[in-house]
Amino acid sequence: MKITDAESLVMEALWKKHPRTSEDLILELAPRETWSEATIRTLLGRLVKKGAVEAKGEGRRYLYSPLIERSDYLHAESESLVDRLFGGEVAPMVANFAKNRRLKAKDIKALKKLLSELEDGDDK
Amino acid sequence: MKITDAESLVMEALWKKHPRTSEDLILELAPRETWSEATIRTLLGRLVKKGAVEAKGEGRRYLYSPLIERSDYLHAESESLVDRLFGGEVAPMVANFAKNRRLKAKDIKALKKLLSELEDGDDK
DNA sequence: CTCCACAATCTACATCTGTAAATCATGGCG
DNA sequence: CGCCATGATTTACAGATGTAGATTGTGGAG
Repeated sequence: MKITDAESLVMEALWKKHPRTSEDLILELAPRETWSEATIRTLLGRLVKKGAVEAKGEGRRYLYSPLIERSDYLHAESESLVDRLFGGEVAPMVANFAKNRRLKAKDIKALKKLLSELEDGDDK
Repeated sequence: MKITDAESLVMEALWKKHPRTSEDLILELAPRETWSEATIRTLLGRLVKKGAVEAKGEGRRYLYSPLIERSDYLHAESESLVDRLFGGEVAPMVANFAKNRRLKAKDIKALKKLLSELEDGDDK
């Protein structure tokens, strides 16, 4: 189930807070993304149709909630990138960030911490 | 300049080896991607038009070469992902991989090595 | 010189996306 | 009770994308 760029902005809003009405979503998204109400309603409709969002009837309006976890979405997207571009290897991808100076001292520190936790950690 | 999924497969083939003729590309890509010759020629044409590939005339056939660096492409794609989904922070993205068991001992080792090299390394 | 095989280019077309206007339905106000 | 505001749904439509058939142009075989 593919979530498009525009749709993902709606999902993010729903992950941040839910359930919410379309009106509520519109209040947040319309100005920020310069979208019309109709656009947001269309996106919501498409997301419901593809099973990514649930519309629970509350009177004649609905309350919308995400049906997929943000973490699953992150996982799938990341996975896809690393598979497509880095032969499924995480290290080369991080190396790529490093090469492009996207890793600052702060990041390196955070990563080292993360890695040491992983070592004496949960895994296996 | 946006390179689509289908186009990126042609780019990958060109990054692997270039310059090459369309025939050569077709030999490699048509079976693997189950594409017709025409499809590959269309993709090549679009890539040339958008300046991602150069077609250097050699008689009446061309020799095709990539005009953009694979490393730049990787960089842009990775950047876009981490910006869109992880607030521009690399560490959380790696953590996400970790959480999903995509980091095996091997990866962790590679990453630690990478990080220590970075520390006493080149940077600044 | 002429004709053709083949590369290149053009055209085609269904689907997907982004964006939004038009229409439908109904719960609540008067 | 009937009408309407408002949320939902349908329809619209241009541009992007995946995929490929139709057309063109020309270097080289004969």
